[in-house]
Amino acid sequence: MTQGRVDLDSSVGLALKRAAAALRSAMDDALRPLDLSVPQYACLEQLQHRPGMSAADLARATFVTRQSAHTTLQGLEQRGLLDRPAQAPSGRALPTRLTPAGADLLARASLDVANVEAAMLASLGEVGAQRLREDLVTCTASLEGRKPLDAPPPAPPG
Amino acid sequence: MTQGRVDLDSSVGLALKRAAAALRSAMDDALRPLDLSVPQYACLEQLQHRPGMSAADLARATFVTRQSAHTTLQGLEQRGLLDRPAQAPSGRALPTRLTPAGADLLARASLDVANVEAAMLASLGEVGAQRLREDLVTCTASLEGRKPLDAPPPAPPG
DNA sequence: CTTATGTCAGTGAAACTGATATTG
DNA sequence: CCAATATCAGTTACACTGACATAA
Repeated sequence: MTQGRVDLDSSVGLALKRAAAALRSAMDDALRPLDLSVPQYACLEQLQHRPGMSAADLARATFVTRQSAHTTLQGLEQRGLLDRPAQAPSGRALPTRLTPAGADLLARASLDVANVEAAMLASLGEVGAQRLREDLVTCTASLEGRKPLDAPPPAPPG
Repeated sequence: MTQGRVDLDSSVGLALKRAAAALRSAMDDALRPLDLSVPQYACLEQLQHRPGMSAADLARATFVTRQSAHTTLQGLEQRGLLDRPAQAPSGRALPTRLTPAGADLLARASLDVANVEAAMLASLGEVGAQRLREDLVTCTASLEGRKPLDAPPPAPPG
């Protein structure tokens, strides 16, 4: 059954898919003890990075619909990890912030996730890791260039 | 709202996740006209690579459960893209092969997917692409080294 | 009226676990 | 009995689309 590989293993796409799956799985394992899913962790990370985001902001930042972001926020809010005013200060947007409990949990989660990432990159070295990151960003840009999602025009000079 | 980035964008893990998502989305788009999902395409590709695989073989090759592989195979079989004997020649394993229609559809799908991959890698060049692939394989190995899935230890002392 | 937002409801793809039958 | 396999059934996590109300 264990037959030699022919050319499937030369596919960069397959390697990318497998690496992402392995990372996802390792992150799941690392976050499970904290009872956090990867989407939840990403949500907390974004909120620490940019306190006061609304659900719609979060949706844009994580490339999901605002409905999906809303669902994630609800779960985290019920656990007391983040806080939103009952009344919008302006418009309908509810500025969201981490509670102390949320910040604390995120701190632990960030450490665990950082350890996973460090283990993933251990063999590449600092230089190799940054090169990999740049290559991945380049790939993403190339792929998205073929299929613009909302704001395709060549960027007005700010 | 558009605040400067602090350190989220230096995460290789995030870049990996985004690149994989962009690739997945582009492959979805490329395969949709052929009425193939990415898992279905992966299944056909594996079967061409290794004719005669059973559902359990396929599950191991694509890192999913037997049940998931079975579901995928069912859908492809009903469309006449692959063929399995009604009776197992030995044991219960049903050796699966592509039908001519399946091979034909796969050929077209492979072309489309190759085009997506080529677009993704266009900016990296041949050398850069292979370097990226090697880096990704290294990352995958490092991640899986931490978390063996089924047959990890070289220690079977009864 | 238009746009952005929050929220409720339903849907769908794709994985999962559990259980059962069969074969060696 | 045990191990591997196929297969049926239910479930889950996570995204999606659609629809509606509200506020600027």
